[in-house]
Amino acid sequence: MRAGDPWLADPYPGIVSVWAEPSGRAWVWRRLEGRLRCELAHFRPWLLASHLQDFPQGELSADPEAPLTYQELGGPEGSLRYLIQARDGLDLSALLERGIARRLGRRLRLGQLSDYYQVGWVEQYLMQSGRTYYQGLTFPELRRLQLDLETTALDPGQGRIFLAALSDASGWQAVLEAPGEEDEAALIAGLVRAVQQRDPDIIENHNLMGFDLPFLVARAARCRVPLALGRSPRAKLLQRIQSGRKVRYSLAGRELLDTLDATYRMDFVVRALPSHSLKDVARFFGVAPAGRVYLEGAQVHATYRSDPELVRRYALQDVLEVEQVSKRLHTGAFALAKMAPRRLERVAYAGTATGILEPLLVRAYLQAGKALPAKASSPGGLPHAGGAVTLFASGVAERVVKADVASLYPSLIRSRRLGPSSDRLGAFVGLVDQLTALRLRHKAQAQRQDLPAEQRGEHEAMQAAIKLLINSAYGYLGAGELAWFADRAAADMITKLGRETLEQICAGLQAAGATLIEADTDGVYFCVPAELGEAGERALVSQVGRSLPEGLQLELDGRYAAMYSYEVKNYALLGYDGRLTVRGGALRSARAERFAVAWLHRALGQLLRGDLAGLQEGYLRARRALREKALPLEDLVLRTRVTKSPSEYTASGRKEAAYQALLGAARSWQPGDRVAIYRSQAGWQLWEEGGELPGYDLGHYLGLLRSYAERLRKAFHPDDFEQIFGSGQAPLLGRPLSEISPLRI
DNA sequence: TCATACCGGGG
DNA sequence: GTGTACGGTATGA
Repeated sequence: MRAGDPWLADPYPGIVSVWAEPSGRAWVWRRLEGRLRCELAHFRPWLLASHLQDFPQGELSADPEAPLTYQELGGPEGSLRYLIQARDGLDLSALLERGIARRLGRRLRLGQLSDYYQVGWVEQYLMQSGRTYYQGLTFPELRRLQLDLETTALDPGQGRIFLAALSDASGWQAVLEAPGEEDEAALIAGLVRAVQQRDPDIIENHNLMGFDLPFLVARAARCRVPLALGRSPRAKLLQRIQSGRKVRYSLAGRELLDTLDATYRMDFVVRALPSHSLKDVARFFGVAPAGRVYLEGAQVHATYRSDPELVRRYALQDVLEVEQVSKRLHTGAFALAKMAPRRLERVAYAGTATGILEPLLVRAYLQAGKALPAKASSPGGLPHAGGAVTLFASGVAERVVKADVASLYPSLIRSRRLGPSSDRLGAFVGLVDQLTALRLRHKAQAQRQDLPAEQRGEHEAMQAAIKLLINSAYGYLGAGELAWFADRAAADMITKLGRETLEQICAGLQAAGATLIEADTDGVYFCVPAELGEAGERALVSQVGRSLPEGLQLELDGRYAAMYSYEVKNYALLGYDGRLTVRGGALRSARAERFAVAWLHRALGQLLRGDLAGLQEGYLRARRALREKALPLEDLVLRTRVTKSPSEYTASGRKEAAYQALLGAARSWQPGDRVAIYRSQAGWQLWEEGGELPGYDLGHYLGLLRSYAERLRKAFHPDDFEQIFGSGQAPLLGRPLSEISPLRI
C-alpha cells in the first residue's frame, strides 16, 4: 500500500467506474481526453482482524506468495493489527465464517463482529491502490444518460411499459414506444441497444431504484429480453442489493444515480420543498421547461392513446428535468468521490459521516501501516446532550442582528484537538485540519476572476462538499454503534464547549447593551438600539468576537428590519429589502390547507411592517371569504395519497380521513391514487375537480383560521389580540386600532 | 408520554 | 452481499 499523505488520493486520472470481484480482478474504466478505455487491474482481497483464532492452524502464512497471508501491523493488543490477504475473497470469507462458527457455536456475518473490518470489493481495490474516481475530470465531462419509463400501471405484475424516454447531457434524446402489448419486448431490446450505443458513465432518473429499474427488470424477465445494460464483459450485469425494505441495483461499469435520494438529502438541509416529486423539485430549481406538460400519473396511458404526441413531450420533459436536477444535486457527491475510496453511487447514497469520513480514516491507518483501533463500544448512561437552544424573548423586535460562530464544532475540534480517544494516529483531527486547509484553497480558487467559469464552478463545488464533510465530523463522533471511531465523551465535550461559547457570546452582547431574542447552538438573534447603525452593529459583533478563545470567529450573519419571535426555531424575519422569511414548522406547516398558510404569511408581513389595520382587515376578509364561499375550494382541500388497498385499509382497523372520504363517496381506489379531501358537516369528503359539492363545514374552517391567528398571539397584549382577532365582528369597546401596537422586545 | 410502524416517490 | 437513509406522523401500549 502506498504510504504518504494519509488521505490525498493517488493522482491516477480519469476513473469513471470500477467493478471488482472477489477473485481479485478489478475492471477500471477511465475517460482520458474524452476517450474511454477499460483496464484490468489486480488486487489482493483483504480484511483486518484483531486476532488469528478463527483461522485454522497452518493455513496462514507470512509468505506473500501463499494463498492466505497475514501481516502484523503496529498496534496495541485488541486493535485490528492483522492484515489478512487472500488470493480469493470468497474463500477468505468462507474460511473465516467457518472458523467463527466453530469458536462461537453459531453462524455470524463478519459485519456483526467487531473483531473484523471488511469493506466491499471495489472499496478494497480503491483503498489498496490509493486511487479514487474522477481525478482530473470535471462534472460536465461525464456521460450522463437519463432514462424514464411510462407504464400502464405502477405494478409490473399489472401493467407494462408502453414508452421509454432517453436523453443525455449532450442534448441527444430518443423516445421508444410500444403501442401494443406485443411491442414491449422490442422496446426493451431497443432500450438496451440505445444504452450500449450511448455508453454512459452514469444512468439516472427520479426514483430509478424504487420504480424504473425494478419495473424494467420484471418486464424484461417476462419478455425474456436480456438486460445487458452494463459495460462488463461478464454476464451478470444488473445486481440487486437489498437492505431492509429498500432495494438497490448496481451495474458493472456505470454508476446508477437516483435524484429522489438526492432530493431527500437536500430537503434535510434546506427544508424548502412542497414535495419530493420531480415536478416540484424542478420548479424549485427553476428548470421546469416553458410549456411543461403536467399529467396525472394515472392518466398518462389513457392520454397516450388519445394524444400520443403530448405524452412524448411529457416524457422528454421528464428526462430533461432529471438531467438539470441531477446536475444541481450531484456535484457534491462528485467532488467527494474524488477524495473517498468509494464508488460515486455509494458516495451519493451514503451520508458524509460513515459514508466518507470513515473510509478516509481507515485508509489513513492502512496507508500508515498501522493497526486499526478496536471498535469503540457505545456506552449506556446519559443521552448525549446537544447544542444549547434558548428563547430569551417572544414578540416583535426591530433592528435585529444575527451573529454566529463560523464552523463552531469544527473550530472546537481543531483548536482543542478533540477526537476519538481510540485514534492513536490523530487521523481524525488531522483530517479536519487538512480538509479545512483544502477547502480554503478551493474557496480562493473559486473566487479567482481570471479562471474560466467552469473551473471556478468545480472549485465552488469542491469547497461546498468539503464544508459538508467537515461539518459531519462532529456528528460522526456521536453516531454510536454505526461508527467505528465513535466517541461519545468527545462528542459531549464538543457540545459542552459549544454551549459555553454561546453563553459567553450572549453575556458579551448583553453587557454591550444588546437585547437577546433567541440563541441556537452556534448563533444568536438580538436587537440593538436605533442609534447604533450598521457600522455600530458590526463593531459590536467584532468586539464580542475578540473575547472568544483562539480559533473561534464570531461573524455577522444577517441584519433585519424586524422579527417576530414565536417559539424556539419558529420566527419570521423582515429584511431591510422588504423580503419576508418564515422559519419553523409552527409557522409554515407544509401539509396544511393552502388558504390558512397563505393568510398567516400575509399576516406576518403586515405585523412586521406595522400595518395593523391591514392585519385586521385581512383576517376579517378571510373569515368573510369562508362564510361567503368565495374561496376556491382547492385552497381548502388537503391533498394526500392513499397507500393501502381497500382491503388493507379495512384490515388495518385505523380510521384515516382520506379513506373515510373514499368510502363515503363509494369510490373504489388503488394504492398510489391521489385524493383531495375537505371537511363537510357529515365528515371528510372527497373533492373532485368540477364535481358537485355539498357545503363545507364552515365551523371547522373558521376554527382552523383562528388556530392560525393564535400563532400571532405573542405579538400582542391579550386585550389587543382580542381586539384584532376577537369574534371577527366589528370592534366593540376596546381601544381604537390606531392606539394598539405590538408587544416590542 | 413513549415506542413502533409506516410513509415518501414512481405510472 | 459491491452493506448501514431519515425525518415526520399516526397509532397503540
